[in-house]
Amino acid sequence: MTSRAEAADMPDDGEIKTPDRLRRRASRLLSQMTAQSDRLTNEGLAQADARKWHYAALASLQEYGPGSQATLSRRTGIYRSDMVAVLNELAERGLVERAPDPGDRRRNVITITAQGRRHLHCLDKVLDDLHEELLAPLLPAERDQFVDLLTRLVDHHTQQAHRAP
Amino acid sequence: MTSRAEAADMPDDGEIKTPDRLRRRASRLLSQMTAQSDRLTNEGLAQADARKWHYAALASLQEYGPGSQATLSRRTGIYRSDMVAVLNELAERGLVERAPDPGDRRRNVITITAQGRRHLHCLDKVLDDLHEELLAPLLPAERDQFVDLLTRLVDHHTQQAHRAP
DNA sequence: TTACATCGTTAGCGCGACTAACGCAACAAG
DNA sequence: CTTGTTGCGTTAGTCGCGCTAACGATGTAA
Repeated sequence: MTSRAEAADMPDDGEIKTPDRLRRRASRLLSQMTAQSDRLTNEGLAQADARKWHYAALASLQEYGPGSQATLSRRTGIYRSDMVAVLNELAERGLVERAPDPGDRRRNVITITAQGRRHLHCLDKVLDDLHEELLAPLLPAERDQFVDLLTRLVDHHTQQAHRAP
Repeated sequence: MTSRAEAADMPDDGEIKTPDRLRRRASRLLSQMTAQSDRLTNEGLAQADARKWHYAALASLQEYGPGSQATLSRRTGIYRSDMVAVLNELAERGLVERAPDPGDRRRNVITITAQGRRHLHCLDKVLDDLHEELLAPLLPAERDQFVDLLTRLVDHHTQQAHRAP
């Protein structure tokens, strides 16, 4: 019989007693934080007529150079099947060029255009602001460490996943 | 004033300003990490015939006592509309009891059963293991700090969100 | 009474992660 | 040359989560 809090009528959260295994679970915290992060990101990118995937594709093109759709897919983590639509949208806007690879007729070679680079630069600014807003409550040193810890976690788990198949 | 690269027209960046900005963005890292976390969590909970929402509902019931569906909804962050199905599934399994509130005929009072408490205890063990697996690459001190930083971030943003409407 | 707020419930949208399956092209082995 | 395997682009569809809209029934306040 847990007879501590009756709360039969109006519990109405005012002060929480911190028994807290709901609030300190990494999985839950990550979900909540990512929900917020995604919301902000989508909001910001929507004002630039873009989505997260657009940014990932463009950035990977600029950093690692042109490549086939499958290559882009591996670089960004976007699935091959979803890449199609992303590149359609980017090509429609003239941010990217899709040309058949003469050396391998199965492939398309995707290249970022000048307009694409301009757009990417704009998106970068948006995301920089968002990054700051996201980590606002942390001190500069803490932000770095947070990013560092997260990077190590992600690296570890993606390595792990890549070793499985 | 950021006087590094002006980039009024052509944002050159050969190797001056091109770290992996794809890999160090908090939003992207969070997405990837949460994807992995969610995958593991769902996998683990599936083996106990449960989902994340089931755990959240049960844990909140045990920690804060019985309450109406709307109360549970506010405590867990699960939407009222989704709570229905969650409680249906929990009630089907006999983990929870749903009874009309005699004091307010709009409400249902949700109570966790003995079996529900047992099940919750089991889920807790599963999630503890997962928590450890998730943070495996970090040292104990780092894990604490990671959770701490995350908690502060989440708190800040949920406060922010609660002040908006 | 009128007006508004809250509750449980149903239905549906959008998005991100993921699978299945197709047809085509490349390539290596027999 | 055929045959099997592998990789490619594409289409379609699944599933879960977060979220909105609307309903009828009930409670509360003007």
